Amino acid sequence: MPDNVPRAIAAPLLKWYDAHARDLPWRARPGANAPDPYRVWLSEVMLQQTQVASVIPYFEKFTARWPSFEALAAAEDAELMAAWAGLGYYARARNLLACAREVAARARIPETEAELLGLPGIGGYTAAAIAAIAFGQRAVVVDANVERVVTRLFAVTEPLPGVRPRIRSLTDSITPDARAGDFAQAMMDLGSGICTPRAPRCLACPLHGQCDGFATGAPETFPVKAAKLPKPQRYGTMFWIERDHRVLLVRRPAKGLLGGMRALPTGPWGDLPPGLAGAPFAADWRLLDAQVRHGFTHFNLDVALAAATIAAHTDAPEGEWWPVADVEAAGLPTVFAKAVRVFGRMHA
DNA sequence: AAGCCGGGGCT
DNA sequence: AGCCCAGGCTT
Repeated sequence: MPDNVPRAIAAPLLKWYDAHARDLPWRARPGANAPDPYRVWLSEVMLQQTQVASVIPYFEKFTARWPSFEALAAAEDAELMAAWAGLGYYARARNLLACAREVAARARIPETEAELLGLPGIGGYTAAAIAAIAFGQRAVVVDANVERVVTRLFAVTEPLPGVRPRIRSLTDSITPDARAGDFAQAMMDLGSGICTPRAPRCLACPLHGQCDGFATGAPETFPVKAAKLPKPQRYGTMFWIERDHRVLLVRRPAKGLLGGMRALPTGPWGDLPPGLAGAPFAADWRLLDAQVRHGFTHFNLDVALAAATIAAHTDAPEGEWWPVADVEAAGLPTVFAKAVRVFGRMHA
């Protein structure tokens, strides 16, 4: 079927959504007024490449502590980064704060897709989602769920990412003028609960009678994706430096991997285990008989662990001396939190 | 256009 | 043990 022939998708999908919508904390209650744009924006940024179940506790924590753009704009960088710790993609947290401050300075968040697109951390998907969900505008909202649903509906055989322009055109062809926000969220709920990646539950889907992918008998083969390269293996060492029941934490550079986050000191990471080569200073290091393994987006990391206790008067690199008993409150990214647990077990 | 950027859930 | 995810920014 050519792209310019509309299908009756929106009406049955919205009917299904009215009966089966997920009850999520950033959504307005059924029958209520439009949702709070602050909550829509915050949830959309947290949900970038992050699943709903992971976001919910962070969303509750953030909205309780910072209930508005103004409140968030007044937060300090360090406390916001610590609150974001564990959620990943830390550039989102830096952009979140920059965006809140810009919105607070303008006294309100813009309502058009084009204006939203100019704010930090808001790209094409998020601008469309906020315009549709918070402000009821017709916008073509394409995320990974929509890509999966649409490539199945139309049995799109061309591979991602090259086929994205056509997916957008197909999504445009089924997006209604009214209730565009509900339509977008309905597509996401469908993609999350019915039109799932591995084993879609087609017989529970309100659209299976109109789905070319269902008709092929193998809907799970869509979307077609380009082959992925294997992740390289890299190695590093983390250093636990204790002085007077406190441990040395440093701040990672603002940009790059885990940028702007508190961390344990590390040497450079490379293709071979560096041992103590990158130690921050000479000391009586104890190499622990343990390793920490962690997967990042584009490489896997094996970390060796080294510990030293130094006397109270000893000079050491710049950083924060954090109470060992309270180190879990430092807001460390997960790879460092893993290492801290191992140090705590083997150092005690 | 391609690479960089986390972490956890699911199968 | 992979695959996946309510993507955006930088180069």
